[in-house]
Amino acid sequence: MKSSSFSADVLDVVRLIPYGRVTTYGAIAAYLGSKRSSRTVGWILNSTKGISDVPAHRVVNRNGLLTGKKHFKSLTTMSKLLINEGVNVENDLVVDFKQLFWDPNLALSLTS
DNA sequence: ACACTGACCACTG
DNA sequence: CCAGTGGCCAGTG
Repeated sequence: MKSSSFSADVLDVVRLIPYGRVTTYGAIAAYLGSKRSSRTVGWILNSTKGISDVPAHRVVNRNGLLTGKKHFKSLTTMSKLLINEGVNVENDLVVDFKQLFWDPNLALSLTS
């Protein structure tokens, strides 16, 4: 292990995700720019797994599907965390995902 | 330097 | 609807 720094941007955005909200890999990648792609966000979170500072459970794929649940301690950890925050999860899918979706592009930018 | 892999996304058949 | 393929970027052997 060594790498670090590179993920700073991604981790920063993930930490900013409000309680009870979720976002997607693509949204984060889009916010950071074309430098990183959705996949890049994924491998970064892989490095963050185990770090409480980063609510990776709030990051899902573009379908609102908990694709990363398998990387958590348990397959139910991710869904439990979300449900605990008030996010309804059914069949590993975030209910009303579009309503709970938190877009960093809208939240972090936009002066008005 | 090369090949393979991966918490993705989109297109094509 | 499901399977396959390409593109994307970085890590590891």
